[in-house]
Amino acid sequence: MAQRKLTSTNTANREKLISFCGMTYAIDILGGRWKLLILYKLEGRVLRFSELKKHLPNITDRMLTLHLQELEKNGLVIRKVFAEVPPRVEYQLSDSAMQLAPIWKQLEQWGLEHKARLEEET
Amino acid sequence: MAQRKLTSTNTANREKLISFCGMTYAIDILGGRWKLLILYKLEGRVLRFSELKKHLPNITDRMLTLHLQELEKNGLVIRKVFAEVPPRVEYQLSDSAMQLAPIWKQLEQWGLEHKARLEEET
DNA sequence: GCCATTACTTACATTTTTGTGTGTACCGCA
DNA sequence: TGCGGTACACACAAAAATGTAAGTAATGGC
Repeated sequence: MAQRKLTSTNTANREKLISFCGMTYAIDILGGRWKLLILYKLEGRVLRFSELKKHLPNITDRMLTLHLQELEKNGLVIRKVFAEVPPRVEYQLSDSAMQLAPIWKQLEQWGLEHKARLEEET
Repeated sequence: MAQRKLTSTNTANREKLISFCGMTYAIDILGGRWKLLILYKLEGRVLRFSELKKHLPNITDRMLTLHLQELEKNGLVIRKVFAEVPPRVEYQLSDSAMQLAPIWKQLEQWGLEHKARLEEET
């Protein structure tokens, strides 16, 4: 997310894993506390920074900024800046991100079921 | 993963997110550098600790132990201990984890495609 | 008695992620 | 002239994840 020391084993391992398979790569660019949630909220609509922020519970400006930048860098969201004052910036999903939508829906469904199963067992 | 200070905003936010939707819950129990990879390696077979370790590049004993414990706690892997010396412990996927398999396969596929798309654009 | 084996555990160090607080540029409006 | 609004940036602090190195228990074989 922030800067990485290039000498760290930590980073080296991550890099190895990313090239290792598509799944690890996907986890890398979708991981983190907010990324999937941001994508989820952007599904089927265009939102500006402040709107997105309202949709996400307890996120800070900084976190939203950082995650949006990474998502943009990884080709998952499209950022449009309008030359207005006060500034207006709109975010929307890329085609690639839209293709991901059915997968995160299944994941969500699985999550709900799995959670229910666990709670049942007690 | 390790111990958490119960007073932290960080933890509070995570907890809020987990109950927020199935997807965030899923991310929470499947996130981390190695979890999905471990599940992936366990698909369709039973492996003991040392075997699993051989299948995972650069993982340390500690990381494997910690992640396996969390996976077990969250009902994703089943741990079987044999009363032998030297010890033998076998790991396998739970039913719930098996239901997740098609999803991680799609995720892997998407990861590969997305990566290819990005590299194409340059 | 000594060593190898296995699946860990513990203490500690480092790296990475997340949060907090403050500042800024621009303009229109009162 | 001062204020509000927007989408950030920056410096710093805290928390969480990961890595490293060293043990440990029990037992069979030498």
